[in-house]
Amino acid sequence: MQEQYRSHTCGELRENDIGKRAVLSGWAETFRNHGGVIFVDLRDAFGVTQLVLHNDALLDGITRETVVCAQGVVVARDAETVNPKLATGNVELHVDRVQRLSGAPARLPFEIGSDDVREELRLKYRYLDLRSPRMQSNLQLRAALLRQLRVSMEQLGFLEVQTPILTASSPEGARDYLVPSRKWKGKFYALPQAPQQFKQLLMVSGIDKYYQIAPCFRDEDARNDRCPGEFYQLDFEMSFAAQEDVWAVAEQVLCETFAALRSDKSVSFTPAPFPRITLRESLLRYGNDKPDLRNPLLIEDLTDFFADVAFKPFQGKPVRAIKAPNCAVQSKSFFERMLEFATSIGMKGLGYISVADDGAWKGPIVKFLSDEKKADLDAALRLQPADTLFFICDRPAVVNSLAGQIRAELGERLGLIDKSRFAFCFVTDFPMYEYNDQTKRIDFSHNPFSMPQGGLEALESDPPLDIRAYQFDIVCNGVELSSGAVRNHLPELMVKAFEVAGYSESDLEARFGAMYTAFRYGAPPHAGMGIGVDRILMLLSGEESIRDVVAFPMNGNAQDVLLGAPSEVTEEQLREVHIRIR
RNA sequence: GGCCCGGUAGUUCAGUUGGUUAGAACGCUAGCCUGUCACGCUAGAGGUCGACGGUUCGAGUCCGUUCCGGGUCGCCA
Repeated sequence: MQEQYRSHTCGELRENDIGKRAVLSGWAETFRNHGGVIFVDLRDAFGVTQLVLHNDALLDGITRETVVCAQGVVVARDAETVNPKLATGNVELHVDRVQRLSGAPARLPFEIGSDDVREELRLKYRYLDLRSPRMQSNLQLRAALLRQLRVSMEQLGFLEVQTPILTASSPEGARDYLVPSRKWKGKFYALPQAPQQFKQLLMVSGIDKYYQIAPCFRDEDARNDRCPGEFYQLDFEMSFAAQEDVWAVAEQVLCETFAALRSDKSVSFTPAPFPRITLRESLLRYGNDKPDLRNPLLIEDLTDFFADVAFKPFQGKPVRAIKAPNCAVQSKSFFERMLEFATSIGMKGLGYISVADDGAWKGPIVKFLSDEKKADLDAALRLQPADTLFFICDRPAVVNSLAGQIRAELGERLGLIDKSRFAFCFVTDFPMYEYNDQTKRIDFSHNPFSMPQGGLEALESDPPLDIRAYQFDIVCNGVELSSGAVRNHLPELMVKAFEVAGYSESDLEARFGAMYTAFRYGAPPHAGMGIGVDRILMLLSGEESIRDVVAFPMNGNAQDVLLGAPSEVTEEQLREVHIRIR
C-alpha cells in the first residue's frame, strides 16, 4: 500500500493544472521510446494522459497493460505537439517517479481495442476486452439506459416491484431453466421466462402500475440478437388500461430514451404516435412481422391481376411485386446478383419488367400482357421510366417471406435505407390461435392470457383461426423490440379461450391455478408489455451482436467460458438435491 | 437436431494443380533514435497447419471420421 494512488484521473488534467504536481494511476497502454525521451500513454476508465520520461530505467519491468502509479509535474505541450484527439492533449505529465503496482505478461492474448479478434477469445479474457473504449462506452450506455428507463417509468407513476427468480415451472412457452430442490426431493424450481404471472397477480393486488427491469431466463438456442440463457426486459403492466393507454406509455418511454441516448443527435426517431400496422398488412406489404420502415419499398399483391394472364409459372399461385424506382439503370451484374440472391433463398427465378427511358417495357413477362392488362398495371402502379417491377411467385406458405427478403435486399443494394433514423411502429392484431402442424390441432399462437377481440361472442361463434387478440409488437428498424397485450382478466372468458384450444377448466386450473383463482377475487382489466433492454442497446450503440452490450455474456452454446459454466458439481452437492447423473 | 462457412505464428489472415526450408501484417525480443501520439529504422525469435485415420513417392492442400467456433433454420407462450 502506498499513501496515495492518484491525485487526478487520466482524463482530468487540463491547462489550468500546469505547474502542479500530479499522481496518476492506470494501465500503461503504449510506449514510444525515442532514446532520449520516452512517451507512455497511461489509461484509466476516464481517459488517457501522456507521460514523458527521460530515464528508461524508470520503466524497468513495465510492459503494456502493466498497472503503474506515476508522479510528476504537469507541463504544457508546445503548440505543435498538442494532441487534439485527447481530452488531456494540451498537457502532459513529466514523470520523475514510477511505481509498478501489478504486472502483465508481455504477450497478451490479443490487442486491446482491436476490431478483429474472435469472440471466443474476447469472452475468455473478457476483463481485457472490457478495457477497450468501445466496450467501456457500451457499459456506460447500458447504465445510462437503465437510469433513463427508471426515470421515465417513475415519472409516469409506475411502481418498481421485484418478483421471484426462483419460481415455478410454467407449462407454456420456452424451455425452463430448472433448479432442483434440496428440501423437496424430486421437485424443482424454475427461473422465470418472464414475470408474466406475477405482474398480473400484482394487478389483482391493487398495484395500479407496475414496472421492473426484469431478468428473463429461457433455455433456447442463441441468435446474433438473442442471448442464450438470460436477458433483460423493461416489463410493465397497468390496471384499468386499454391498448391505447399501453401504447402511449411505450411511445413516451421510447421517445424519451432515444432522445436522450442516441449518440448522434442528427439521427431522428419516429415521433408519437408511432404508425400502427396490422400483422396481416405487415406480412403482405413488408413480407414479415417486423417491418423495417426505413426501406421505402412496398410489396404489391398481383395475384388477382395475373389470374387471367396466360403466364404458366404464375398460374394458381400468389404473385407479389416490388416496384424499385431508378433500378432499370443498374448494370447487368446488379440483376445477375439479384437473381443469385433469389436463388439462394430458394426462389426458382426472379422475373421483372424494366421501363426504358422512352417508356417502353422490357422483360420476359411483357409479351404475355395484353395492351389492356398493361394499362391496368400502369394505372395501379404508375410505372415511370427507369422503374423496375420485380415479381415474386411461390406457394402461399412462403411467398410473403420471399417477397420480404427481396424487398430487404433491394433496399440495401439500391441504398434506399435511411440509416439516419430510428423508425418505430406497432404491429397489431396478432391472431389468438394458430394451427399447429405437429400436433395437428389448434393452439394458442402467442399468449394464452391475451384478451380475444370480440370477447365471449367471438370465442363462441367465430372460426378460431379468424379470432384476433389485443396482442401487439413494437418494431424498430426491422428489430422486434417488444411485445405486449391486453390481458384476459375474466375467469369465464379464460375458460372459454382454453376450451377453444382444447383444454378443459381443470387443465386451466392445473396449469395456471393461482391466476385463475386470483381472477375470481376481483381482477381489474389490465394490459402491459415487455421491452427488450438488450435490443434497445443494440440499436443505440449500433452493435451487431447482442453480446457486445452485455458485460459477461454466455457464448452461442450457452457457456460462460470465463467462469466455466455450466460446470460439474460434487457428488455431495448432487446427493443433497437428490440427483444422480446417469 | 438439420444445413452452410471456418479452424495455419501470441492476434488477424494469405498459402495457386498435391512438390525445395509454410509466408505477411500487427504484437513480442534486442539494438539505434530527444517530441512522438497507430512514432520511425535495423535485426531476431516465434508453427504438432484443430485431432485421428486414409489415398499418395510426397498432404496445410485430396478423402473419411471427430472435436471446436460462427451463421442460419427448427426453437424463442
